[in-house]
Amino acid sequence: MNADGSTPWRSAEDRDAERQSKREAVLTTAVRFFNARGFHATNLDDVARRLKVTKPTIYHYFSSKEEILFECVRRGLAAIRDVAETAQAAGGRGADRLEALMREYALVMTRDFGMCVSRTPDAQLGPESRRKFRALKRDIHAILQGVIADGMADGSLRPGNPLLAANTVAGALNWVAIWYDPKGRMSPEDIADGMVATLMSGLKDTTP
Amino acid sequence: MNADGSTPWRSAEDRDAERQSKREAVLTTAVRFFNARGFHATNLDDVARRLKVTKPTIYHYFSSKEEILFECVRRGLAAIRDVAETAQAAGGRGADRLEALMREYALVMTRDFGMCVSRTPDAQLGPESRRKFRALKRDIHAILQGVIADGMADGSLRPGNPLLAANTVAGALNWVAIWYDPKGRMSPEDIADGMVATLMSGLKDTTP
DNA sequence: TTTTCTCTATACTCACCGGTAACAACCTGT
DNA sequence: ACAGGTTGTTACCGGTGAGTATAGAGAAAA
Repeated sequence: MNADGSTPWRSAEDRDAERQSKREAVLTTAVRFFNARGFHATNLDDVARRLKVTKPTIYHYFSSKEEILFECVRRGLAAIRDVAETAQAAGGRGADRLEALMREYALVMTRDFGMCVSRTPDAQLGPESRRKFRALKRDIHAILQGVIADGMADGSLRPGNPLLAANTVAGALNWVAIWYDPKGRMSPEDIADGMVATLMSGLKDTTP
Repeated sequence: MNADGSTPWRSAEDRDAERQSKREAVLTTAVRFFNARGFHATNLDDVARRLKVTKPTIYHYFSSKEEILFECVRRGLAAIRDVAETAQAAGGRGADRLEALMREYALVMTRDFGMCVSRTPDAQLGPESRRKFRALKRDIHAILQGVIADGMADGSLRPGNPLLAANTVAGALNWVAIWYDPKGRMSPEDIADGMVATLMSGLKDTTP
């Protein structure tokens, strides 16, 4: 028996969990390199060195460099899709759901996997992954556009072109991933709240 | 004498002009590859083949692949800076100057060199070029932020955080370079006008 | 005419990096 | 004890692509 009452032999679950946590470590290390240097400029030897292992070790957990990138963007997109679906399903008028969606979207873009989505051009992936990547982005865009269209229909949003409005919103939010600096003055919440307010109310002053 | 009354021997100016036009051809061909595939995924042999020459020929006009990229982003940034400075110097209240700036900025982002700016991360360039690249972007951002601050001060824009507002605007506009499709339904002018209206007036409906 | 300069091609070097082969150490279950 | 799976290593392969050495053709200058 061990000091803490457990055996020194790890169970199958323990080993499986350890494997998962190592996979995880590869992903979080790699995504930071990708975000800092770009996919092509990142080499797996550097990632491996940072993890204090060698390159072939990484290949025990992923079958290719691209699979690592794809898993990163998949996670980022999953996070965005979650916030989009949650907001879409929430009650209230279109404007309220849009506000919630934008706020949470902005927060995701300040985190590693979210940043990776915005910084990864489709062309960076092979044909198969690119197809999936685009499909996921289309889904999210459809939800965003749908919520905006709902708001325009229920009178809570100014009438207009929902596609263009969605692209404007997506642009402002995705760009957060480019300029956000964790060491900067603005917290993710500051950014999210301020950006939502600006996009909803506009820049122009409307006081009489 | 030639049929058109000129000599078959080209003057020094003609030869110089020809050289410039060849340099130009390299740039416009390269920038399209960069925009379509990304800098690292573009190889100069493909660019050369498209121009019906070979790679060493390109090296008679540019000293490195990076110099080509830098010249592309330099042109894009120059175009943006021009519209920013013109708008800044124009008369009128902050809101009016901001509107003009945003509209012209959006138009630049639908063109090759403008797109290249938004699609090129700093990390893609070497230390020296990166320094210049960032400095130019900072200048433009300062103008944008300044115009917004002016508008907030003169009462034409809603009071708020000029930095955050500038980032929101820049994000929406820069993102145009990612999704704009020349073969799509929306013309650059449609996009520019619609986006300016959305950003200025906001998404929320404010009719009583 | 001869020399020189500009432009272009052929044919190459060389470094980098994604990916693999082979093997060793170590658990774990039989 | 032993077989088999997992995890890691060292040492390597092979493709790719930036950049270059060299030479030749043609125009321009001397």
